[in-house]
Amino acid sequence: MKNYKRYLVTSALPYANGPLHIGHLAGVYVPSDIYTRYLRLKGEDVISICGSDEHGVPITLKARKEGVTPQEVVDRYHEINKKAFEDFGIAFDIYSRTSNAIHYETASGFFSELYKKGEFTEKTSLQFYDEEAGSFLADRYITGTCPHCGNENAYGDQCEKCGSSLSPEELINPRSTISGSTPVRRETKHWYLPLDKYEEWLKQWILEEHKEWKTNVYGQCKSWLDQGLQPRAVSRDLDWGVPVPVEGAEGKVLYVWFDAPIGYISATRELTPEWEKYWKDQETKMVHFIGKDNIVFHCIIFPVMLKAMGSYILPDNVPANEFLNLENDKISTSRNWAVWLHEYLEEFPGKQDVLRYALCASAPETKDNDFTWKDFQARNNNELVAILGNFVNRSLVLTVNYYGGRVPEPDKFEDTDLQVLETIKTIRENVESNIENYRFREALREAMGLARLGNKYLADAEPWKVVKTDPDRVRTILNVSLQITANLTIILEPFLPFSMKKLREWLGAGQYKWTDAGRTDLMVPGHTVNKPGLLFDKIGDEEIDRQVEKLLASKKANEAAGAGVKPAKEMITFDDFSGIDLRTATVLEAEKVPRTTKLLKLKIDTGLDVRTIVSGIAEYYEPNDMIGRQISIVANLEPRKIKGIESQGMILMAEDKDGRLVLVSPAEKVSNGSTVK
RNA sequence: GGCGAGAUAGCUCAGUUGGUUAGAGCGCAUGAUUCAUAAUCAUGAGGUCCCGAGUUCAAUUCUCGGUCUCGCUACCA
Repeated sequence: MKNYKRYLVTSALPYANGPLHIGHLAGVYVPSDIYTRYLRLKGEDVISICGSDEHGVPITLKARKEGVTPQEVVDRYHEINKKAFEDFGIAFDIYSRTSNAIHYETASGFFSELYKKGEFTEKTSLQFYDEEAGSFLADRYITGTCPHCGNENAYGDQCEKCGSSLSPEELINPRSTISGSTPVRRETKHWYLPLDKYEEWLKQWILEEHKEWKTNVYGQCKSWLDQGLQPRAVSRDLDWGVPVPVEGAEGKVLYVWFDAPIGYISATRELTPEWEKYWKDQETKMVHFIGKDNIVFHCIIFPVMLKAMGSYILPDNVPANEFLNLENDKISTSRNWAVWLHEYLEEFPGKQDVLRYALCASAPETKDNDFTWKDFQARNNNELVAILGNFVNRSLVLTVNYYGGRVPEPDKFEDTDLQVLETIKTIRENVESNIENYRFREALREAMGLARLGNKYLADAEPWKVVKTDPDRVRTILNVSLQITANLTIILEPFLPFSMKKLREWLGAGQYKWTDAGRTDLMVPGHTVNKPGLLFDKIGDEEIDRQVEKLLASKKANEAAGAGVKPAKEMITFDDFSGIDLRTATVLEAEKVPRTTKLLKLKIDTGLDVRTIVSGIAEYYEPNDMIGRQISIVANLEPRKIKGIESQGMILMAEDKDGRLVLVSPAEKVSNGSTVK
C-alpha cells in the first residue's frame, strides 16, 4: 500500500434545505469524523472539508413556497447545521458554503479553465420554453408526436413506442407537461462534459485499479460503465447558482452537480493558502465520505472533472454507506420522521458520545440499518455504562481508596499482567486496520474490547481480596488497570472524543498520540489521579418512551394537519363539470403491460363500447382481481398512448397521501354505462 | 421492467478462496462475585446460513431460477 504524506478527507456537502438528522450522521459524518480524528491522533497531516450545498432547483422552490429569497433559505439552514456539527463534535477543519464569494470564484475558474482547454462540447439549441411556467423545459417535461412512428406521446428524449432516441426539437406538436401549454422555442446554449471520452480511462482506473472499493460502490460504477456514458450537461437555465463564465451565457448557471463537488476545493482554498498541495500533489490521499445516493457523482463525474483539469489528484477511495432507517420506517424530512441533530443536542445535553457510539455501532456500512431508541438505550446502558464507564470507575475508585489517588509503583509483573498489557498492542493494531479499511463498526467493537479486557482482568486478579493478604501484588494490579485506562483514552478518542477528554482530565493525563497506545508506562508511579465522576449515565425508560412518543406524535400531527393532502383546486363551473363524462364500466380482461412495474392493460365494457384503458395500478391490483369488477371511468378523455398502447379513458382511483391507489367503484352493481354525477 | 447492493442466532453484524461441532457483541438462562451506576466474571441455551433446482464425494459458500428489502432508472391521463 502506498504511503501518503497527507490526507484530504471530504464529507458530502449537506443540502441546505433542511436540518441534519441521524441518517446524515450515521452514513457520512460520524465515519468521516472518526477517520479524521484517528489520522490527527497519528500525527498525520490531514484536513477535513465540508460545507453547505446551497444551489439547485429544490432550494428555489422552497424559497418560492415560503415567499423568501433562496439566500434566506440557505442562510437559515447553513447556520443551524454548522452549529449542530460543532456542538456534536464533528471536527471539520472548515465548514464552508457554496454561496460564498470564494466558491463562486473557484467554481467559475474551474469551468473557465476547462472551457479554455476545450474540454466541453458546446451545443446551441432551440430549447423549449414554457412561458406560463416561466422556465426552460427539461427534455422529459416535453411530450409530442414522434417523427419516426407517429406516437403522439413521445418524450423529449425518447419515444417509448419505437424506442428511438429523440431530441425535443424533433417532436411534432410539443406540449409542456408542466402547464400543458405549447412551449415556444428559445435559443439557448449549454455545455456538456463528454464523459464518454473518459470511459476507457474510468474503466481502467476504477474497474482495474480500485477493486478494493466497497462492493456497493464498485458494482454501481461497473453498471454505469457497462451501460456506456453519455455527455452530461454542466449548465442549466436558472437564476440561482454560479453564473456560467462565458460570454453570452446570461441566465445560465452551473449545474448543481458540477458546482457542489468544486465546493470541496473552494472550502480548502478558504481554509489554507497551501490548498494546492492537498489537491494537486500525488502524495495526498483523498477520501470522499458519502451516502449511496451520491456514488455516481463522486466516482464518475467529479473524477472526470478532475482528470480533465489535469493537475488534480483523484480519490483513493469513496466509502459510501447505505441508508439508516428509524424505528422501521424510512427517514423522511417532509413527514418529520427523523431524529434531528439540533433537537437531540438540546434534549440530551452532554450526550454527544452516546449518539456517536450508537450510530457507529450500528452504522449502515454494508446494508440499510434500523435505528431504534431501544437500541440506543441498550447501547448506552449495557455497553457504555456497564462495560466502559464501569471499568474506568472501578480502577479509579480502587486507586483513590487504596493509595489516595497516587499511581502505585508496580511490584512484579506476572504472566497474566504481561499478557494483558501485550493484548493492548494487538487491539490497537486491529482498530487501526479496521479504520484504515473504513470498517468503523468493527473498529469500535475492537476498541471496546479493551474495556472488556479490563473488567476481566480485575475480576480475575481480585485486588479487593488480595489486598488483605498481599498488598504488593495489588500495587501491580492497579498499575496495570491504570495503564489500561490510559490506553483507553487513546484508542477510544476517535469514537468518543468528549468522554475521553473527561477521562484524561480525571487521570490528569495530557494529550497522547495514537502511537502511545500499547505503552505500559503512560501512568507514572507517584502521579496523582482525581476522584472520578460518572463517565456515562444510565438512560431510563421514561426518556426513551418520551422520544418514541415524540415520533408517534409527529406522525399523528402529520395526519391531523393533513400532510400530504393536496391543496384544493380552483373553483369550476357546473358546465366544466358536466363536460366530464363519468361512467360505470366492467372489467372484461386485464393483463400487465410487459416491461413495466405499474401498468395494467384493461379491456372494459362501458355500456357504449368495449375499449382499452391502461392504468398505473399494477402495484395494488392483480390482473385476476380486476376481472369482473365494476369500476368508474372518465369516458371522454382524450386517448393517449402509454407504452405503445392507446388508452381510451381513465379509471377513477382514490389516492391517499402515501400514494396508495384504491378503486372507486359503485357501492352496488349497476348497469354498465350508468352516468356518474 | 432494466441495473446495482443486501438477505447468517431475539437484535446488530463477522465469516466460509466448497470440507468434520457456522462465530462475536448485546439480550436471555444458570452459577460465581461485591472494588464498581444490581455494574462485573464464568458457563449455557438459541441458527433448514431467504426459497428451489443444478454442479460436486461434499454447497451456507459456486451456477441458474425465484422471493423480499434498499438505491439508481423507466413508467404511472
